[in-house]
Amino acid sequence: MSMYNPKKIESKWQKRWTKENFEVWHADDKSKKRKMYVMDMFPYPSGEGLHVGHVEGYTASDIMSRYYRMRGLNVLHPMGWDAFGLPAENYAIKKKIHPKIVVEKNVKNFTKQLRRLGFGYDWQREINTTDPEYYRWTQWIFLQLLKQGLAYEAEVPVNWCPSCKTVLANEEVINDKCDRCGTLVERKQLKQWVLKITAYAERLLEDLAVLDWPEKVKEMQKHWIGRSEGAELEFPVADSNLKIKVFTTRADTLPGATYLVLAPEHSLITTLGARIINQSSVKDYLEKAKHKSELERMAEAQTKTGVELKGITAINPYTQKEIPVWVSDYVLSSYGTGAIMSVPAHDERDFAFAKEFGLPVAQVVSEKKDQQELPELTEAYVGDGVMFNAGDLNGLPNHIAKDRIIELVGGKKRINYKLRDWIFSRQRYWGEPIPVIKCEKCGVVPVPEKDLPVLLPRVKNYQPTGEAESPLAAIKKWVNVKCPTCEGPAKRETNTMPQWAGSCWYYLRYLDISNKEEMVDKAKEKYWMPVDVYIGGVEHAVLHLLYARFWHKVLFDIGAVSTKEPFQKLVNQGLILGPDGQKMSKSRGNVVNPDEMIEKFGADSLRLYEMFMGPLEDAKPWQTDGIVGLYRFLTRIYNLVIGFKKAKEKLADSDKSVALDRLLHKTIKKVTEDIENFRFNTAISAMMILLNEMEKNKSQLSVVSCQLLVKLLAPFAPHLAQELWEQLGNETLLDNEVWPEFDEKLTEDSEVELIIQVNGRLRDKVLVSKVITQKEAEELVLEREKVKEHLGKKKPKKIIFVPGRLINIVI
RNA sequence: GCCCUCGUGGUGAAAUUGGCAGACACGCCAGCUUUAGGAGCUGGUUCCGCAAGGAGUAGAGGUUCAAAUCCUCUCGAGGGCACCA
Repeated sequence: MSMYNPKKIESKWQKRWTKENFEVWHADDKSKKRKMYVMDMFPYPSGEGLHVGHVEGYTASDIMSRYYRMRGLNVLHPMGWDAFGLPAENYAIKKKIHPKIVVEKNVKNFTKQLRRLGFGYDWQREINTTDPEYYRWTQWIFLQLLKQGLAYEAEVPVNWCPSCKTVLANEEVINDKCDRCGTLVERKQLKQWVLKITAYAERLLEDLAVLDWPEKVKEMQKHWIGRSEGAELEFPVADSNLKIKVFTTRADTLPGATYLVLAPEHSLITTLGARIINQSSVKDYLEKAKHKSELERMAEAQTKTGVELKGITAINPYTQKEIPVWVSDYVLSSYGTGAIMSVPAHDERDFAFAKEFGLPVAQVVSEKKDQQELPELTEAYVGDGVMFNAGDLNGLPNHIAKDRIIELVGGKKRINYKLRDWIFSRQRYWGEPIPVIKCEKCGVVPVPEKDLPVLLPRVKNYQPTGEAESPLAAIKKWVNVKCPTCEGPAKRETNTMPQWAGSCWYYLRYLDISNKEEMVDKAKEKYWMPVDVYIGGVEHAVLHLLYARFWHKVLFDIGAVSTKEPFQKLVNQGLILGPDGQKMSKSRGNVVNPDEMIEKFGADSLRLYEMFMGPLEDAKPWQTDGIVGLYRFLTRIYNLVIGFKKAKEKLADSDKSVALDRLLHKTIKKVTEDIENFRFNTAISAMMILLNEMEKNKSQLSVVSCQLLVKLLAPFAPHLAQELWEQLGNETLLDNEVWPEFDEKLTEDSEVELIIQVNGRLRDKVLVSKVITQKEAEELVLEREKVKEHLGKKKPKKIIFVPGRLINIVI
């Protein structure tokens, strides 16, 4: 008997499913059918090649798209390359090959790997973010942001990675380390392009409600946006008409504000400089704070530092008391007003600061109601309570006092967000040039849209300079241009865009990849958007997914797209851990190579195993032993179908088993529902159960049952399914076949096993009609030997009956 | 420190969402098959017990006729945020 030979079968079908002219996977833009847009997070084509983690997500989306195609939907399932940015560039530097060549080579390798896995992409829509015809539109979107006042240049404190030699976005800094290379970031003050994502904070938060996303991701975005409601209050500076504005969420504690603290960068320190008595020690402190490394700041998180601005006092607008003003770097210049009112009694940080410097602590909110005197606080009391030591407000619940106080002192209610604007310049070569020209006379001039794309010039030296400029600055020919407005001498912006730029809108370009007039054709956009299913890792929860939503909303506002949100449903595949249960990494030596697995077991086995491992969203350890089971499963299907084909001549087609027929319909139902709910592991186990039964009843198989099994298998193991389909005498492609329907009646058994419990414990089981009534069941059950045994002489107190399932006799 | 998620056999996991715990698979054990191949087939496999039976879903308590599932606390793992006033 011939053996299941995945290598032979898979290469046979992969040759037919050619990238160039395989029309079945090509989505039709003019179809009248219902559309289904299934998209993966596209990879950056690293030199490492495809990872088993890629295989997991990509298999899931491949199953979805093959399934929906068989359901008669017009499926769009594209693939592309996120090839700009640090990963590609760092790799190029390491290997001393130009990034462009590296990317081309890696794309070729990735393509080969994806094809070996049998993924059914619409290759006619392949995109590459480094293609000038692609990034022309990335630059175009930047110009729209500029036009809308959403892109601006500013001198801002930035995170600088000394190893990658570039500025990083807030989102790229994890625990004060560079997300890419793990180096501790430095703080620098640099002139940068910044995108005003904060203008969209409220909408980015609000619209999370309409998204069908994992709660975890929504929660992370919510926290990252960090909305907090509070008030802005003004403290007059004594002997001056200046005022210090503070932001607080606890205006109710204003009576307990015993001093103010300014951030080191606060403008008032310079404005009032002359009045400061201890100028030299203040200067010292500011200087230290400026040069403090992130490491020192982290170490100091517990013990607070600061210095008093002697000679300057402010008036607490509620108590009218004169209070001191301090400077400390625990106050952030970039949040709120850069100044706070300090209430040591009701804020942990303020408490620590007051203890450090012996400043007064005044408790004004008390947990208990009728207290005459309060014991000395050993820690800040941050809970709710009633007002105390607060004049007219005494005895009032603090949340009511809050609004009163804001009104009384003329404060303004305000909402603040933790979200910061997106620092958009990178001092690196391998990115989209920012399409801006700087003219001595005209200032910042956008490159006219007709001159796009601004091509990234080929250079010999693409290593980062380590300065505030990218390597592009060295190319005089490219940098020096005529100003588009006045024709005078001008220079190009030499910074490039961050790696996230290209992925902010790629889902739109898949819809219309060769359009030279527009980013995307309106009709096509309207037909395909939004993306129905988006599958990728959770690591992009606050990076790519937030940025892309932001750009999409801007595009919506200027009428370029028709939906509020880009990705309707998001599914996160969980990490595949190494066999040791640890995250896969080269240094641990626990990386599993998908190529090796394909070599040994075939792509179908690998696909199936990764889907069978466990729930898609869960992190789960790789076990090479486990893939053997799926290989065996496929072998058995192969043997069953081929064996059936050989025996068919001798068998009559009519001797079908009713039980098998029922199981078949149950399985169709289970697999169908499981695919739609991304429960691939249980879908596969249902097919295994079916196969076990079919093997036991070989003599009762029919062509129809074999064909149904093959169709169910098709989205999961497309090569083997197609091969067996052909072996069964079909010339068609399974992609064009219709997904099997199930007969609801056949999925329901007329008889069920009734569980018999006494006092909640399982004592017996009995096969009964599904529609048995409580009365019938009681009569039947009370006559059973086992039940009588357990009842003894006692009478049932109560009988619980769950129709078609269970009966519980309580005694 | 704060927030979120999760703890089920030797392993990956399943459990119609409050109704038979451990489906399906890996591994292991026994047997069969001249069988040297990560082969196939049959049976067994949560724990204690010869059995009847009992115990059992990290631990303790609670709600319920009934809890892996709901509630409270404790412990443990993973992830996110981290001076955001």
